[in-house]
Amino acid sequence: MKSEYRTRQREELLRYLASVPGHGLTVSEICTHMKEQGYSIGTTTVYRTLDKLVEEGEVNRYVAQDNAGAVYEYIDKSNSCSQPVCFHCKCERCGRLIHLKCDEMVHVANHLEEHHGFVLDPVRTVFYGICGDCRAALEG
Amino acid sequence: MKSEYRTRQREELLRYLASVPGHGLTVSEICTHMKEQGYSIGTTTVYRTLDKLVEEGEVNRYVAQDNAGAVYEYIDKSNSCSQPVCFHCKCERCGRLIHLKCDEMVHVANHLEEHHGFVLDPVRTVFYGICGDCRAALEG
DNA sequence: TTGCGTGCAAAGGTTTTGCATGGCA
DNA sequence: TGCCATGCAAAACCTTTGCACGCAA
Repeated sequence: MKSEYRTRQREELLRYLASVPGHGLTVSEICTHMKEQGYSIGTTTVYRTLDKLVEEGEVNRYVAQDNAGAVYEYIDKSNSCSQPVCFHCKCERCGRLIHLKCDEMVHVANHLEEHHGFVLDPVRTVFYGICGDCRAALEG
Repeated sequence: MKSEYRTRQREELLRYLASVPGHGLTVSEICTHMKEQGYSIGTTTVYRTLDKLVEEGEVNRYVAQDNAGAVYEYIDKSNSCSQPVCFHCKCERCGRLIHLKCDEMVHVANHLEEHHGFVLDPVRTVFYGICGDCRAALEG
């Protein structure tokens, strides 16, 4: 069920997501922001448009550990993991999703497979923790 | 808000979870099972008791990628991580949660902190992939 | 004009909260 | 007896679905 029409709602939604790369947004946050900007979009439309964007590979969808619902995040093609293997680190404080291109992931995957017979799925695996900015903020 | 009393509901719930180690259960599944066994427990109580068990470290809580709600899983201490750092590997095929005591995790955590400023939370981080048994079954 | 997109209302789930009752210690 | 635990009902959320209308192509 891919998108075939260009509509105002779709354009505004994609523009907003693209304006905050590396940051996941809930549907509620998106609707609130749109309303404040005077570009109100119905909640149903937001869900349906996001579904399409996920299917088209423009947006990623994650579910937070808490109960706040799913978060959607623009996939920045210029600054993101088009590489076969990369890290996804999720900050538990600010909610930011960090993409790391790093060989360490390859080491981990190799180790898991060779020593434990476990074949890692890098797309679904997310490292949880506290990012550098938040750590600095917390430590004052 | 830790548990202070021993109640029938708490005992039955914990016994059930402990009887299916390595397998996550939704609240709905738990309630259905209890009803079938003649040990009905109110949904509210299941939620509140699970919250306490999570807080006490008896049970882990995960949220699935789909919208089916959270799953709760007993932490098997005899076959699990009493060590400060350990792997949690979740098989995407059989759903088993595998605990690995392994120094590799220490390397990853150190690397993330030193090179990326990210402090890893080993408790909440889960590696997704395919376990050795399932891989053998798939290839067999 | 055609058919997808939109949005309101309503429904379906999961999870939480209020409140009176039950039960452990 | 003093609290905590329980569970019903209701509410709060998030998400999906039905349906009539709007709008891009």
